[in-house]
Amino acid sequence: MAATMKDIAKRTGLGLATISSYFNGGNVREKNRKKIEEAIEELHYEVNEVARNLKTNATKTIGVVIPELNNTFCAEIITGIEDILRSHGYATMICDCRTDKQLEQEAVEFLSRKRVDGIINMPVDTEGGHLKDFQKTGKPIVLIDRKIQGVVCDSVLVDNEQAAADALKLLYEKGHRNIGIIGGPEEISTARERLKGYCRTMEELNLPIRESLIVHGDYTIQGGAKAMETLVENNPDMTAVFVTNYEMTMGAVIGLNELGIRIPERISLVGFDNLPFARACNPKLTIVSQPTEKIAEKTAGLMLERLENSGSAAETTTEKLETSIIYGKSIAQL
Amino acid sequence: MAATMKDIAKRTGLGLATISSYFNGGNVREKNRKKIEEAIEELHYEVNEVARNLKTNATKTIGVVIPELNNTFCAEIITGIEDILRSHGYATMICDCRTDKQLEQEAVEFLSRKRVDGIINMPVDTEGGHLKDFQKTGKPIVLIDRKIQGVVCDSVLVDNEQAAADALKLLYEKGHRNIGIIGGPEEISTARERLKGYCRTMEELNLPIRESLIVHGDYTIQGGAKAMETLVENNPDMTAVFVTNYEMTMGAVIGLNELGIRIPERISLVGFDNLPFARACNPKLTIVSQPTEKIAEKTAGLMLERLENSGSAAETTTEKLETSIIYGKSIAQL
DNA sequence: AGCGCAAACAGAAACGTTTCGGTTTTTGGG
DNA sequence: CCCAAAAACCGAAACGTTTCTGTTTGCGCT
Repeated sequence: MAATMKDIAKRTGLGLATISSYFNGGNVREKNRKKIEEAIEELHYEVNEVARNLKTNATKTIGVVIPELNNTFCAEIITGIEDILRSHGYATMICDCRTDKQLEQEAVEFLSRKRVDGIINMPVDTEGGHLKDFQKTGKPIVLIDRKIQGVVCDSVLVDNEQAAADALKLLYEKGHRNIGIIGGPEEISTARERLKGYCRTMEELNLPIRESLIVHGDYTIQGGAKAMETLVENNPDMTAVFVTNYEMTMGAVIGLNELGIRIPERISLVGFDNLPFARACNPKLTIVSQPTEKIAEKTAGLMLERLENSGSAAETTTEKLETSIIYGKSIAQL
Repeated sequence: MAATMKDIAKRTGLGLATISSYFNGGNVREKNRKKIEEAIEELHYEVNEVARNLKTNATKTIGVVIPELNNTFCAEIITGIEDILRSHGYATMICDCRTDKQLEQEAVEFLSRKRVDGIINMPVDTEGGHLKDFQKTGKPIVLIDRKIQGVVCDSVLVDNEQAAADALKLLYEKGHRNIGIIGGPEEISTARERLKGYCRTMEELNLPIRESLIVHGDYTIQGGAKAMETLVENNPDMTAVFVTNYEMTMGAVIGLNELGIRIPERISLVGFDNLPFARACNPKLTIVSQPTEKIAEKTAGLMLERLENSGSAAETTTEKLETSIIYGKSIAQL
């Protein structure tokens, strides 16, 4: 049905190799170039990338495996990555594994069968077993947000410890001493780092670390609400809370609203991620903001670099990016 | 490097056709089946889908073009679609066109070159010119959220007129008479429908349609905030506002907060989309909710149907789904 | 004009499948 | 046990590129 290079060759009287050379930036005599372009025009020819992929053994497609597309943090990063990769001719196959290790494993296998040229992964399984087979193919992997011990590859991270420290210090400066934290699941490295930042900073500030001020949420809205309720119940003297991801921040706000507790009069709050939400809250939330744009740039950049110089077994790099604080009105001056 | 079917054939002593038949559900004698499976195991063989794609002239990949991945409504739908398609062996290539017609056109061309088997599109360009060339290939197109006159294909829509009517009637029942609306851009059909629903219902309720109560936003947060400020300024007697998409709902809430106007004491609000946000607001927002899950199901379903019976030129179907109202506390009883 | 060299070209093979036409094996009924 | 029909199998050709190995062409010199 559709025209092929053979048709172009026949019509122009040129050889296959010449046509191919034309499409791959080779040198072609001016008059032949014209002939070819005419033929393309008339036959509505379009290179068949599938055939090309077979021959070159590359699909110009990158697989992306994330825990949850329906999550602003992920979505923002993906948008950025997709944009950059596409501008370099790479397509993006996204697999949402719903924060499920089993599904994550299947997603990687699926993409591997589709012969993607590389995989970008915000890992759920911190063991990294799901990547082992793919890595054997020698194709590049770039990890986002969480590093995995066993897997040697580039990663793009955020300085979570510092992020927590920044939040804590801000609350301290405003006079807060009894500061609670809604942390994440212990098996997630980012959650551990944020908690570590909290503990370290409390020590630095000579504040006692009280078990009752630490609650482990599950990174969901409901979990955030419940965690906030627990904190409030067990700590009558608590004046501020640091929440360590977006969903739980939302949950914490919901929880406080439902308990009828005013922000920041009764409880001050420092949230995490999602500027628009923080601005829409009343009062505006003070939050720790992650540089999603930069994460996307670095990630796509590292991937493209690996793809171009696939030969060189360059050292793996680990980027660590800084968070920033966006000031709202959710912290009371004591 | 990697094993091919030829290797399997050699190792088992069988012919190529038999191996192929094994992989495509054909009948193979028990002992041969065993031999093949052993060989696969030992050689770590995996079907090369690229070669298969070339031969079968199908990529088992669907292109998805949306205005903005970083938008809950889109993201929720995409997640659902991706999930269903993947479970049927189809990969999903997502292109975010940033609500730009030019980029949308390029995205479709990009996917077309990648030889996707079909395209799912939440269109930005309501003329549909960007789809013309792709449609000539005879491959299926499914439109979401917005229909296009010139393009004959399946579409999955939402009953926007009814959605607006529901919101209006609810406000009316609570005693509101001076009801403003923050509409969307006039060139977007969903926005027109929602506005039409507003006008029609106002008439039905014998309420005068005042120009000053109608503001056209641009579907962004900033636009929502500005629109709300305009409405408040020009309508001192206005007691309620209906906002017609999620971003502008967020913006409207921000705007009211910044003006120091209490919800619902001074102004009642009916928002649109995104349940979690609505619940996190104080007070909880009453919103019109779109059935994203169902939209995803219908869309993926229609696409799969077309792909299976690609021969039959069945009538195109247009699904129209119902919205629902989620009750919060953002409407005052007058 | 004739020479040599580089640039441009041509043809065939290869990438790893599926499929077509034809051959062998198996099966079961008499 | 034989034979026909059915089931299973085989090898070659094809899908539309890229690339390898040569061959031709064009160009600048003398």
